[in-house]
Amino acid sequence: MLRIGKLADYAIVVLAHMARHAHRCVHPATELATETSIPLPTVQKVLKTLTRDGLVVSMRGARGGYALAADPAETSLVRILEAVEGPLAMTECALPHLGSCGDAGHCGVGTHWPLINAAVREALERVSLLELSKTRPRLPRVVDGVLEGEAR
Amino acid sequence: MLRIGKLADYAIVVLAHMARHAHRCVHPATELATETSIPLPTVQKVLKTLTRDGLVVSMRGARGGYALAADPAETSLVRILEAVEGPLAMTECALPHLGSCGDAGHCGVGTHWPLINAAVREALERVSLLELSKTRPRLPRVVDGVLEGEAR
DNA sequence: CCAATCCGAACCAAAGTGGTCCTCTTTTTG
DNA sequence: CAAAAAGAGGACCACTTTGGTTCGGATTGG
Repeated sequence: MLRIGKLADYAIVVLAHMARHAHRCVHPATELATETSIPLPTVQKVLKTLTRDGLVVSMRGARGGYALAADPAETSLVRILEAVEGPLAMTECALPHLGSCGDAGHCGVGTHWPLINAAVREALERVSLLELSKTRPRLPRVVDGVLEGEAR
Repeated sequence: MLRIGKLADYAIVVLAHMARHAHRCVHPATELATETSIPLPTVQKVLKTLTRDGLVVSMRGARGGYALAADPAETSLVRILEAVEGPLAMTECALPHLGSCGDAGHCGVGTHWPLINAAVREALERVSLLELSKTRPRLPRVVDGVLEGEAR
């Protein structure tokens, strides 16, 4: 359980990729698609939502593309996840819907969820995009005697 | 995001209810349904999965029912959640499927997921059923001058 | 003007979830 | 022993969510 969607995963992969190539600042979607082996339309979709949420900035027109909006060290994992999927909330009860749980006080739980959410959020907040981007790919290769850390 | 299913929520409500009435040790599903205001078939379903997972024990036949299998203080939230929904894993990558992420090492993330999972798991492990059961219902009522903490 | 890009929205198929129902077995009780 | 009271297991369906694609614009550089 607590599985996050693939889209969120893609978002992390793409963002990490961009963080690793900060020098080449602007990346067109096509490039990101080929370099991450994620189908282009999907990458486009993810990038659009990331743009709406301010995690990346976009430049339109020829030679346009996407660039990270902030320092990878300042971007937390929870920020990314909340951009793609909704806000962090384990039950509907936990969201500030006011109504929640029907009308009566049957639920009996509920009051503890905010605490649990806070704990989980804190755990996710401690991970930055920088750390995620530094992660070695799962099959590290050595090319020319140098650790190939960028998965081609 | 990270929303858990309603079934898991129901499970918590039911288990908390049972924990609060430990004296009356065996609860038929019908009783639990009326007392938690959850439709009977749903309660039955939840209890069946909880039984399969060993969180409650069942007694069949007339005067049968369900009882908690362990001390509420020893039952962690993550235990409950994993019983109803699958194992705790934020991406398919994180599960011990070996294959994962296709064949290549494109992913680039992945190695950090286990750490993240561990952090989240720890947060959920710190919450016991006992604590959940002690939670006040969200609209506490006073009946006959006594705090009605059992939501009828 | 043309080509390279992003934008927004609509759309669809597949999977997951919530919820119900039916049949069978087990156990108590009269 | 028979009937009633429970749980076990699984089939089933309606609904929502999710992953992924496609199309017709709007923008910008050369």
